[in-house]
Amino acid sequence: MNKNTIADIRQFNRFYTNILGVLDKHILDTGYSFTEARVILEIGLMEQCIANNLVDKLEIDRSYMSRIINKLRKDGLVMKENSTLDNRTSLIRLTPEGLTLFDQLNERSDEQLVRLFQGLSQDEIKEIHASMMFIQKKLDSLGRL
Amino acid sequence: MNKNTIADIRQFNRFYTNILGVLDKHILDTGYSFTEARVILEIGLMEQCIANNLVDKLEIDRSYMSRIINKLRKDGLVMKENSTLDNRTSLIRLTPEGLTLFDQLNERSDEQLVRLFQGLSQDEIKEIHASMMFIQKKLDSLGRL
DNA sequence: AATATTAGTGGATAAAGTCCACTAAAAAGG
DNA sequence: CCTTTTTAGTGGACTTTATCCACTAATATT
Repeated sequence: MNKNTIADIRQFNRFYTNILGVLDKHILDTGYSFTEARVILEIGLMEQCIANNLVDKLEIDRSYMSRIINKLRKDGLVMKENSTLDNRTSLIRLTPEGLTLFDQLNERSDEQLVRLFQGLSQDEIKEIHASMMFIQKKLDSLGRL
Repeated sequence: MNKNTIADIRQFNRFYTNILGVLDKHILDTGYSFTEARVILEIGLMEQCIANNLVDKLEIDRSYMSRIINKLRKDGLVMKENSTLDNRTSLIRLTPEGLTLFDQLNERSDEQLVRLFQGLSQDEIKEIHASMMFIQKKLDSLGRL
């Protein structure tokens, strides 16, 4: 791999880290930390899950996850239902309140994204989109995540 | 902006967050935290700077930055030289030891990147590279960072 | 049945980051 | 100039975030 290509890609990574930082910042208005928001988003996305799924997916320490989930439960965003299949686990899902926050988080993420792209033409957006899909397809095909 | 496009791009962002996470993980072998490593990298990149430049660039709290720099100085990675122009500030630069670590961090980042791209053809890499450059150029032109 | 593994939890503690008040120097405004 | 305001940096105290470890109870393995 060419030295310049490597340097360019690393530059892109620094650049995109900043972009992601800007996009994620809005999440903090909710009173929940970035990690907590990720958990809520992931539960919403999975519709239903057990704690360990979240631990694996988000790579968060088990005991820490336990505490986060209990906090969210105390706050009424999440409910735990005893699993009949495995008594060690509980099924976790969003309460209506949790779903509201979930929707809010998504809505704001969308808004934030639209704001970021403001000023670009439809064609430019289309090309950026295509570029992203290409990168993702190629890197995903390596099956490293 | 099209709903599906937004969803795709947000999916890409989640995906790329993971990629960046994988790439960044190696940094932690050095005994320095992610933030500390960012500071070292930034000082190395700037060659010379004052603390406030780092605060602005990396968006880290001033007092926290002060502590990080002092830690790095105690560890012999960084030196502070009184500025003759402004007695409130000191010029910060890497010591030879700091430079060694800086080089090491860069080397490892490069290796990590090469490893990530392993399995792709030259043409594929070239196209990914072009896609990244395109995205960066377009988003950069908006001047939001 | 005995043993090993897995899911989840709490205590203790460490690491990371924030807030505030302060000093000293420099810049701005009269 | 000399007062006022701003800027750079620091340390104390604190909160938040995250990790480590030991433990329980349930399930899986042999």
